[in-house]
Amino acid sequence: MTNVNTGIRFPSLGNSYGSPTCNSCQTKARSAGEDGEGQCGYLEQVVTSRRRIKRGAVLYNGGDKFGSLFYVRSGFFKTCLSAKDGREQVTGFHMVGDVIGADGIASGQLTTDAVALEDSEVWTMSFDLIEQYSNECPSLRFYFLKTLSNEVVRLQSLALLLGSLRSEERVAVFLINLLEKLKSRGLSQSEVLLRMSRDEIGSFLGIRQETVSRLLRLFSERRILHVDNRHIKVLDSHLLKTMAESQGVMH
Amino acid sequence: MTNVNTGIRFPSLGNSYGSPTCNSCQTKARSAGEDGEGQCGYLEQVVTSRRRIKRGAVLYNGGDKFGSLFYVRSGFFKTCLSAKDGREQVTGFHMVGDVIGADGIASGQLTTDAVALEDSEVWTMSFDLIEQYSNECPSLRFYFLKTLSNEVVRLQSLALLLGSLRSEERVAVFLINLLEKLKSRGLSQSEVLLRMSRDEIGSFLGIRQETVSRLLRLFSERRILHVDNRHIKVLDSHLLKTMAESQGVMH
DNA sequence: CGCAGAGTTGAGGCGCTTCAAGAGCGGTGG
DNA sequence: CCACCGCTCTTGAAGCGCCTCAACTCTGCG
Repeated sequence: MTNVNTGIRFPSLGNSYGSPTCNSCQTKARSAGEDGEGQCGYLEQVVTSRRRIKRGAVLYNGGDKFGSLFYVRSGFFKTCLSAKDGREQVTGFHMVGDVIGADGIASGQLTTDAVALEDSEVWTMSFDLIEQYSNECPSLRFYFLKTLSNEVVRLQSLALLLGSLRSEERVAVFLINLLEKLKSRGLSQSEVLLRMSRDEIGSFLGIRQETVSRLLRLFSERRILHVDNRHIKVLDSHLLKTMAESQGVMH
Repeated sequence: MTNVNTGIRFPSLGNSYGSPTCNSCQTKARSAGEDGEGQCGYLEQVVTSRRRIKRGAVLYNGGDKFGSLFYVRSGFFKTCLSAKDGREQVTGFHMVGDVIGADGIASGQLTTDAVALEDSEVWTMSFDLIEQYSNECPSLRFYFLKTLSNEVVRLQSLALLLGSLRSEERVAVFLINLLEKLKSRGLSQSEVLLRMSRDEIGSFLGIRQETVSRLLRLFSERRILHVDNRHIKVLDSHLLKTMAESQGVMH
């Protein structure tokens, strides 16, 4: 147990459900020399490696054998699912605090590609070790269950967006969610430097890059945003929220 | 332990990843008097009630307090997510063997509505008990983890469908998946009596009911399907599969 | 400076929606 | 048993939102 006090932390995932504090195995935690913060020592135990991933590099590919989950320590990733015919769907953007790779649990194979959109650091968490320590530490187990459940909730919302919203609303929702996520991580809530291209935004939102571009200009003209290439500043967050649920044509 | 031999079974979930056989806690299983099939006695323990749900009745609503998962024993359900403005997205159709309600783990509140589309039977599995027995039975724990992971994979595919496919392909994929699911449960693989309306199919696929109707007629005219209201028969499954990935315009 | 990739912008087209009207179906009651 | 009613489904006509295609500009980087 060499790394108990190296400052390894699993921060809040930004959904306000908190970090995996260990309430139910306090005995274990205490015997492991943990402090009053309630952080469970087991979390450190499951991390088997720490990797730096360059921008553009692939963390994993769809079809790769599943053996671990990945904790994004810093940087920014996209995950995409590809159809047989080559069409791609970006299924998510992931930043510090996110855990990715859980789609592989079901079949033992990862289903998406994960690509770094900026230089990043990733901690590999062995699934075998997670399984092993899950016996001793219920809160560790619960943490990963919640992570999975959160991903389900997120993808349900994505389905709602893709299935029911007009493109204008999609872009507005995208920006709101992104800023909300940044805010929950203590970063700016009105300004962002996009790590992804228009094309990647479009793929995520189920629209073309040209449409993304046009809508950003529209928002810009309406003084809702200030857009300078990938640098976005929100000028009127109230109006942006209105756009996100503008009672459009589609019902 | 009164119900060990009542024949309660968690059938294969139709994804070929198998039922939660208990390989890793064989000692436990044996001591619980289980047979050579490897079925883990703990599965019976977490079921706290068995309910019959009439067609049209609600199993749960979005916002309801989460406390258990639901195992669909028989019948057919839809789950839908509603936006604030009233728009609805059907996020899934669920039949025998499916577990629903896992979206509630993350926040303690269910996020979708679950409505029975035919008279159904549901087993309620207490989450507290699942948590409790998870300590003793790793395969029980793993079973629910896989269930969650499967839901993630399913929703990723839905996102791909909603984000990248043309409506013709969506309907084809929908039918193929439905028939595949029926097949995995030992039911007909070329014929189906739809439990859901055109409107519900449309909501699921992100298109209008009129479009669903038109496309079914199109498939019918091309001798791919025989359509009689909700009764669908596949005449040319090869051609149907072709439609599902017809190199359309959208790339 | 020059090049490749990313982003923008316009023009035209088409796929799906919207709206509307009618047909079909299943359940209910006289 | 059939007539009725509500709901689902179908079908057509018209419109529009987003896509496609293409040309151009901008940005970052060697």
